[in-house]
Amino acid sequence: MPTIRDVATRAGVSTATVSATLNGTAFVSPELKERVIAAVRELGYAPDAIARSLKQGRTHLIGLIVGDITNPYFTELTQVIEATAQTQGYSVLLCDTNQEFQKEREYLQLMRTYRVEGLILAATGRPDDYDLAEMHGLRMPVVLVDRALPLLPFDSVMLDNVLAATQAMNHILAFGHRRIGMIGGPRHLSVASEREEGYRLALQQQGIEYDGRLVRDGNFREEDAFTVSQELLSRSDRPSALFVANNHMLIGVMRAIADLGLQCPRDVSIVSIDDFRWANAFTPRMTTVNQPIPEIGHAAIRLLLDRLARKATTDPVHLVMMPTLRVRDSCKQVVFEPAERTTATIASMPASRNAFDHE
Amino acid sequence: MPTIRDVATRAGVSTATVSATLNGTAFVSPELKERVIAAVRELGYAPDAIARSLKQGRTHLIGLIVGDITNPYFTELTQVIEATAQTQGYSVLLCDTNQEFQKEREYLQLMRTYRVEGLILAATGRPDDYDLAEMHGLRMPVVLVDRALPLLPFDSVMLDNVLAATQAMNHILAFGHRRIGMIGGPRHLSVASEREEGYRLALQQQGIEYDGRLVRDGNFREEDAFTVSQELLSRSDRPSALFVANNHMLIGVMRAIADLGLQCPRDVSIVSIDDFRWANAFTPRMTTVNQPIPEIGHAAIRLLLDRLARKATTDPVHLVMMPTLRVRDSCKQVVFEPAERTTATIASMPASRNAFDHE
DNA sequence: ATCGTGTAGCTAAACGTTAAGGTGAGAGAA
DNA sequence: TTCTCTCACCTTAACGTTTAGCTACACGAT
Repeated sequence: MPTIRDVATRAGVSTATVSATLNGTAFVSPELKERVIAAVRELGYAPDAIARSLKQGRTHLIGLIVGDITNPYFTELTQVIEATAQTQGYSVLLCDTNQEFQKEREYLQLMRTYRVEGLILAATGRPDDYDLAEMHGLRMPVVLVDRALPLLPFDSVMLDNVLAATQAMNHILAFGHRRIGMIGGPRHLSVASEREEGYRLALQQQGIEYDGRLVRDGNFREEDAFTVSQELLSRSDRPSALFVANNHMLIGVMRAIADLGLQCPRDVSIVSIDDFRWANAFTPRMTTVNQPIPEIGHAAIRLLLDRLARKATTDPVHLVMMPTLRVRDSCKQVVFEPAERTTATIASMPASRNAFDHE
Repeated sequence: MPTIRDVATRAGVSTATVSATLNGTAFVSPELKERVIAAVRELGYAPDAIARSLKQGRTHLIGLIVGDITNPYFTELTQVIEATAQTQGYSVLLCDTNQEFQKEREYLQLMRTYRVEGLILAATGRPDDYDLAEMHGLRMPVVLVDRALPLLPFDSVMLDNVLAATQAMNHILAFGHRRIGMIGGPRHLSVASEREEGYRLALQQQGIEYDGRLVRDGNFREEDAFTVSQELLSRSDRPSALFVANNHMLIGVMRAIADLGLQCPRDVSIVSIDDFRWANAFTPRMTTVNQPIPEIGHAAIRLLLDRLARKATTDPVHLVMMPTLRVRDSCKQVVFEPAERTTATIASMPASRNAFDHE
């Protein structure tokens, strides 16, 4: 590997001159400049970011820790974060914790070791897993995405999960459903508990009593959701509609429906949170609540870079993004239950929501 | 940030002793060891990988360049590569080229600058885009995944695409279909051309004449596939089955089918390459050809680490992985065409293929 | 001629590690 | 006692950059 020294000797100049011409940090006469460029090309020299980082104390690296990159939400988030970071001159070091908190801790340590300048974290632990001192020991700005950690003084950007759930529920309710099941996630995750809160709230606003037997923990996972929804749907008094709290669980639910010989939306209406490419190709096309992933990603990067720029430690800012319902075909009018109010409510929902499809 | 010096002075030892106890590279008396550990804890010291890399000339970083991390194939590949690399003590620097060759070039340069030790590359350019000298200038081992670049002397691991396509086609043919359309990818990509070759081969073996009007370029993209398949399926003499060459295009195809008021498999049978989580939750459950992604990822890492270990430049090795057909419900017996041979052929296919589902 | 001034390019120190080699104290043998 | 050997620990020189500060040359003013 040629070094800057090699370039310097070949061009007959000092290393300082090479550095100056390469970085444009000082005036260099056209003649020398040319010689340097030539030497660089001839030797195939490429600067060593490691050495530069050591000297400058900046790595131009940001860390991204997600729980499961296989989840389209995180996949798309990763994509926009990587792309945006790159336009700002940062590269990203990606870690997938496989939803294991222990791994997350190791990765946090790793990020520190690699002198990542800042961190975007989708935390997988429960809130009390995190030790303030330990997190502070990272000595770098952190922005939380998707999952809140209220005890930690970090910036955050996440969906208005309560609203997302009520949007979904209101849509179902508008079709006259009264017995509505929920397939939720692990309650220690803010996303999960907030979505359940939205479920309760929507029910309550319609004066429908909350029935704990109708809400099951699908653990945000396909297999658990499969088991749990199969059980829920094979009861004689099965719910006429299901609110599914994330995309992976939707797969399990749809499989369970097929396995039981049921059909959606004929036998059970479905609305889930998290839109994803395939939702629109299903039969029926799935009605979902979409998260503005590009905005979330941009915001996360912007918050991080802001902290990086002005070192001052201002109070953490919490961004809450708006969900949008994407009405498709997985919900239909309930038949065997009274449905008084429904037509009016349906009419009040703008049809243009569909415009978000096929983007 | 505390440095090793700070730890040394606080523990009353030299930096060498700190380094030795932290890395276990030399014997240190229990007493000093303890003092060092204490000092590290008290100061919250974490080693600086940058400085270490500079000194040792090793970064423990590997680069991964993919065209579109949003594609489940790459997503899953990324996941296993990241996980496997981590177990071998490597972290991964992820870059998404958004299928733009220009970006890929920039990223290659970036990888070199960051002194990544090796590179796993899913190339997006056409074969003649790559300059041997330029690629050699990277001065690091490269292993190609998914897409071949025959002119470059790099290790590679990819699917037997011809076989994958013939598996898909044989399945369709076994159901008696004779007019079979293909939605393919950009022909300059090896994956795409090989899959088309498999399509031709299967047809030929059944003595069916190749009809160019039945094969369309969906560019491996949802939207293009939508357009192209919509057109293909709205002809009066539309094919009774479609072979779809990748997962993203399947979405477009399914949307087109729904848009035209058709049904799968009643009106058109479908088999696609690339299995993915959702395939199994569709109505109908989609029959696909699966790639052994974990094996591909492991092999790629192993090849890379092998090269890293023994510096000797042996001849490139090319690994070809076996696809497996996952028979589900998106294909049915053709009704309006003669179908002599079919029953026998169906019987010859092991039913146990289904065992791969729900893994 | 002398001095001052500006500036292109150079010299060398520093960033935080690691590791080769050196030092010196203690133990055992003569 | 003295020599030798061992070995725990230290000193110090790198690794490839950047950059502060220096040098020396040229030019204009006096």
